[in-house]
Amino acid sequence: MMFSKACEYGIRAAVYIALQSLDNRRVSVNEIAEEIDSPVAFTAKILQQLTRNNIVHSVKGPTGGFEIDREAMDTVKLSKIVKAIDGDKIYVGCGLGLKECNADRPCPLHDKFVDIRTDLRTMLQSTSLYELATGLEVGLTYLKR
Amino acid sequence: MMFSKACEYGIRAAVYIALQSLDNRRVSVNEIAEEIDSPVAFTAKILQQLTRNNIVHSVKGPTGGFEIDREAMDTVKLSKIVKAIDGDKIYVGCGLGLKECNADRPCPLHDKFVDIRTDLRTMLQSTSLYELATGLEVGLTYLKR
DNA sequence: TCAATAAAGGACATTTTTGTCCGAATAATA
DNA sequence: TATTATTCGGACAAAAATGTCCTTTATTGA
Repeated sequence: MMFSKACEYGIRAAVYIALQSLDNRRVSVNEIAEEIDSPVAFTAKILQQLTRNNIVHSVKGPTGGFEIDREAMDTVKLSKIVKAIDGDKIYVGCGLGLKECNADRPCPLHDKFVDIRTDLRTMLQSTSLYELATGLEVGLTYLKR
Repeated sequence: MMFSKACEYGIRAAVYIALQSLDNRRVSVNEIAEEIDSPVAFTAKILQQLTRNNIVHSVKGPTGGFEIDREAMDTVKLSKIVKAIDGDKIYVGCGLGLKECNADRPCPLHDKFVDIRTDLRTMLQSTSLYELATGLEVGLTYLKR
């Protein structure tokens, strides 16, 4: 609706990893894909991106898997994940697809989009993985279905 | 960023047609594509959808083309165009791609999305083609570049 | 040291979106 | 009536997004 599939999986995966890391559990791609109901191999690709961008931490070999340290859960905001996967088109692009569209030379929808986009950006920049993971932990929210 | 390319072109085309219809000018696909800077043949396809959905009116043959009558400019809101081309996923879908996601069983981002989505829907449902066309007419907004 | 387990990475496959091309249908006008 | 300009519709093509498979690399623990 707003993010690519890859980004949706990425966010769900990161939140699940955060949740498990709160219990000091490292999780494998297989477990993640199972728990967030996503295609395994594709999810693995996305996790690679998250790892390269230092959003999650990965460990190879037996007992390996993905984890997020407690500090990163606070500092990593959704905006970082979205940017790593979908780039900054959500923030930058014109709603009607014009290459140049700004207050000086706005498309017909420019002003109407400004507020919505600002709200979206603010939300993404202020929402941490920790916040999302704890909602899950308490059973208030879900990652499947 | 938010709409498909097809939808972006569709909105731009509709606004341009509305603008020209204010001058009682019927416009061809070629002129439209030229003026909104979009691929001609693809734009033609999208115009077919708009026609089938009674968003614009088309006339075949010489002197033919597309037009929107003055009344429709007021009654046709952006929401109708978006729905005709992109369906209702903007309104309905879950931000994280869950099949089932609602107040009872929300995804971790559900509440945070509610407001943004409501604002978006309200904006689309209240913005008419007339409003957008007149902004263009006065030279306040642009459809190209 | 060796077997097993997990992520990393590259090549490939499928699906969806975006985009093109061309013939048919329609209507104006000379 | 013939010509011409236009939309309509179907088939096709290209590009991007989504998704799979398999080999390599790292690491653990027996």
